Amino acid sequence: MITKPKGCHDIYGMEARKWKYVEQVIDALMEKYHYNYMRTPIFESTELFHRGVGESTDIVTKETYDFVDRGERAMTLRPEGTAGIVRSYIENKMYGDATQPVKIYYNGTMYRYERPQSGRDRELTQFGVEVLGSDDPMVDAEVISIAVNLYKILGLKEIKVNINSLGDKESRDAYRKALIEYFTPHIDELCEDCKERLQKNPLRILDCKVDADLDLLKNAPTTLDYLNEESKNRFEKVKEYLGVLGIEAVVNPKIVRGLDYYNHTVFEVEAKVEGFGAQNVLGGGGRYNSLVDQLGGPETPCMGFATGIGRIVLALDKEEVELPVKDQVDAFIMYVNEEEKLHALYLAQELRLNGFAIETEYMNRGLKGQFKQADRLNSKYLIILNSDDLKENLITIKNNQTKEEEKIDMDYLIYYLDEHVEEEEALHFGHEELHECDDDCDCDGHCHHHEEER
RNA sequence: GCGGUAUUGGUGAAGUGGUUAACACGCCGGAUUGUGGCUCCGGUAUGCGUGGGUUCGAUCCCCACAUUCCGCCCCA
Repeated sequence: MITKPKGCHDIYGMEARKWKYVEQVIDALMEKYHYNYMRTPIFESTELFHRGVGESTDIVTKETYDFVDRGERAMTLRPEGTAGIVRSYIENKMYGDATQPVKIYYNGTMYRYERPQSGRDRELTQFGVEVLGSDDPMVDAEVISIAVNLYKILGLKEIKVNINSLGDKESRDAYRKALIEYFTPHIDELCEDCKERLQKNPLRILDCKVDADLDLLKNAPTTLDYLNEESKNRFEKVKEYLGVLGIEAVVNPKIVRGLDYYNHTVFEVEAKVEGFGAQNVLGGGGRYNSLVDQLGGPETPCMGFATGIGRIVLALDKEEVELPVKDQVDAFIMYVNEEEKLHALYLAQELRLNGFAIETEYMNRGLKGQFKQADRLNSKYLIILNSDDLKENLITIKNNQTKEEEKIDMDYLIYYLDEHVEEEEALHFGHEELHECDDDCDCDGHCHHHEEER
């Protein structure tokens, strides 16, 4: 038997419906924030990721899906969304667009050559946003709020927002230097991995699992200690704006993100869910003001974030959130003989094209079996065809909940269903879902979060 | 890249180096000759992940590989 590639998954059935629902919410939400949907290639030149990510981490050397195509070009399946977007931004000269900043969102599969574990696959689907061209701290707050609002709208309760500031390049370099100076005299107290990190990526020592309890780590200098005045003020603004949006963000100096191109605001949203495993970060992002020019474009301040759809669905499952996804049909058309089957075939098309979800029999089951099948498919109505009745243009329609049935004229069927089948509610999200108001709070967009601000 | 874990039907699973691999659910059919969801009866595995090996003989023992789940490194 041919099996699926390691770390990949087939998503089908109810799980697929949940994915689709999450993605529908994303599309609707992005419509409101007015971010533009963008699709970029699933593979790019290997060089794009090398230059974008930098050579300092393991990512480039051992965790991408690289291949050489038939034209002997070095290609890489995209491991994340930002690089492709930025490449396109530069290539299409979007920095010249009249409507600045450029606000983009994407949703697609990413590929990482890693050993699979809980919440981490080789193929994953990520939704992300990028705002290119504005350095306003309001953008930082808005991007973070998109993440938070998405999780809230979907129904996640236990989420925690961690933010930090790495400062500008000057602050960042100063901090890195300070960390190395701080740890070097104590190198023998660190674990083997951290000894290596000290030179390669000292910020990572801060969230080492082995050394986490060491006083040495707890007392280590934080990024915040090394922010220059300008960076500090900027960070204060971001926090102020988040407050206005009613978002509780915990300043966590351990949030450093892995890549060099981040500066200023970085954030992660965690799911505080029981049994979520080691990969409990739902999504994260930050500001990357140096990436565009690093990839050959003009200096452009940018802010973005990305989140894994699979992890969201997993978190929703763990929290036992009931999603409005149901697998049901409006009517099941039953028949037994060939003559009735012809009517069933035609009628099914007629009703479907008039907007009803219709199932019918394809397995040559007996009438009894068809009843069972209709139940399994959660059919609201049963349409039972009978040769004798058909001669008089009559059909039997039975409500599968009340069990009431009646014979009606075939020509009346569409009107009958129109009257009896309820419309699906359109996707919407009111602000009551975004704010945690009391039951008797009749706030009109000004609930206690806002009150406290004033 | 490193370490641990598991792999029996559509599903949940029991089991043994030796004729026909429990049991349950599901599914199909019948009792009920075109109106069901209860009940009763009957049927339902390309044979135990793949490939080698040990053995007179392996689903059960050994090896390799694949995949699963979990952890480390890394985390975009």
